[in-house]
Amino acid sequence: MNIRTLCLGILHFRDATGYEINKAASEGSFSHFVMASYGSIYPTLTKLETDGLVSCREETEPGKPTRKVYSLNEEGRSALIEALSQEPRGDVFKSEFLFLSLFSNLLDPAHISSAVDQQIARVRDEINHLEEACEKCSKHASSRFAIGYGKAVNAAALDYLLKNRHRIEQSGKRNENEYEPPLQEVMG
Amino acid sequence: MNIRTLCLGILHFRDATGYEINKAASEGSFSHFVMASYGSIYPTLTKLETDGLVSCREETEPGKPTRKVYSLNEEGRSALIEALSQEPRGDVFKSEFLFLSLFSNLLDPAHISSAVDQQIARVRDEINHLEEACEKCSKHASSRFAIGYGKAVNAAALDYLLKNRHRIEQSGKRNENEYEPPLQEVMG
DNA sequence: CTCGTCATATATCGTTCCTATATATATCAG
DNA sequence: CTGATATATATAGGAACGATATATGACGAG
Repeated sequence: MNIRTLCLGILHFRDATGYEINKAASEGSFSHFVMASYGSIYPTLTKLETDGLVSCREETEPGKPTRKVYSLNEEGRSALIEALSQEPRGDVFKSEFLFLSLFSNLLDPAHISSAVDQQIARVRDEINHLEEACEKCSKHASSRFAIGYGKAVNAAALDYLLKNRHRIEQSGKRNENEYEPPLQEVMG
Repeated sequence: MNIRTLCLGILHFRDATGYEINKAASEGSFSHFVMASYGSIYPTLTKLETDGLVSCREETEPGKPTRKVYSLNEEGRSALIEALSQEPRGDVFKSEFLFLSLFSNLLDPAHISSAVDQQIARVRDEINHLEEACEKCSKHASSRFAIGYGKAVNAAALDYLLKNRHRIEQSGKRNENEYEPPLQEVMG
């Protein structure tokens, strides 16, 4: 999903500045399943305005930098619905942690343990964050559905990490892991 | 994680061509937590060779296109270990499906149902794929750990989808969902 | 027997998007 | 008063994706 649709989607819920869109995408409850950064958001908003899908008003309060507040117009709303009517593509999941785990027998055991600890901490943070978000969205069924999905998935990840971390930490049993698989086995 | 490290990592397990690296990254068991495409793999392999981290031999079989088979050398192995020694960043999860689900009250119910069906199908495919991969990697503890993580997470997602799909399908009870939340609630 | 399709294999163009940084102001803590 | 944090806009530079072009062999459908 492109940043264009993301911006339209966020602006559907409320008028917002580029800064606020970035916050929604990287800290808010959107952040669990989207990604965006200033480098894409600001140019996209400019483009969206020249394309006539959003309008922009400048709010100038004395002594403060000018805020450019964008709002979705009817054309933008249509464009959003059209974009959402495409078949969604499959989820994207990338994990440096799991990639690293493949090479656990090459690395310092302390580094592996630390990586696992941090992974667990991140998953716990995510769950807490989702918990909070859930309370704030109590009235919006769709948000609760998306947040619930995140909670279910992260709870499973946490459980798995706690129960299986020993399998890459291998507490001194290095030899079991010396077998190096040919790529067929690793490739499927 | 950059494509450079990904290539080094895959070449650690076995010598491979660009084509095979792409396969490993987009169909093999690596595919559950990495992403790569030809547009990044081929230039990266060329760069890796000029940087002296991999060596390349051309295998020319008569009547077939030349294969460029890359293999990791000692310098490449060191570079891999150094890259893996950095603290891994948090996982990246992007879901067009969950984004779409936020707007379920704007969209054709049939489209939502179809999207859910397809999401369920994709998750089931993923689980089957991981199941197969697991059997092939039976001797490699680290691979089994990473695959197990994927299975746990996808199983949770499947379970959630089956039990909660009605919450965005809302079978005729449109009114419950007409409340439109201010962005604060959606942003957390 | 030929035609289309799929698997193997390399390569690159154009576009999208991320990372990092620069700039500016206000506030709050130490 | 100094540094950190939050608000807010903007862009340069590079990384990576998505799509496509090219070429060959194999294999089944018609």
